[in-house]
Amino acid sequence: MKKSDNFFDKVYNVTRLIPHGKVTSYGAIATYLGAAKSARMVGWAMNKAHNLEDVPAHRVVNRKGLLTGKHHFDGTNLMQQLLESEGIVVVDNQIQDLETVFWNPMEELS
DNA sequence: GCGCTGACCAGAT
DNA sequence: AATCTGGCCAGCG
Repeated sequence: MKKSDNFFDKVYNVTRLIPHGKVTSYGAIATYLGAAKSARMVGWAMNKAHNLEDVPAHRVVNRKGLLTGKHHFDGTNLMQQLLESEGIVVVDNQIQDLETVFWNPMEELS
């Protein structure tokens, strides 16, 4: 049994459940986990998560739909390309029609 | 073992 | 309106 993977494990779990062609925000995941103020934790978890192939961190963006974490990916615009590859329109690191592609875990997984 | 940092968010100044 | 700080928690020096 791990001691602190509880929070992270949930983050990975939810992130893996993000449907193809959809995105969510750190705050949404944090809120779903019951730690709305710990959105930073989600991003931090992503830092490790991006090392895991099971966790599509590129589908997780900030509240504004901005690809804040793209700087952490291998390439410069790899994250944007991945999102565009899934049908998500991204311009200048900013997701277009965010409300259309936004996937709310607490509503979908509730 | 203490302190800083970190892919955020929202309120306050 | 823009900038800053506070908050949450865990990993790393």
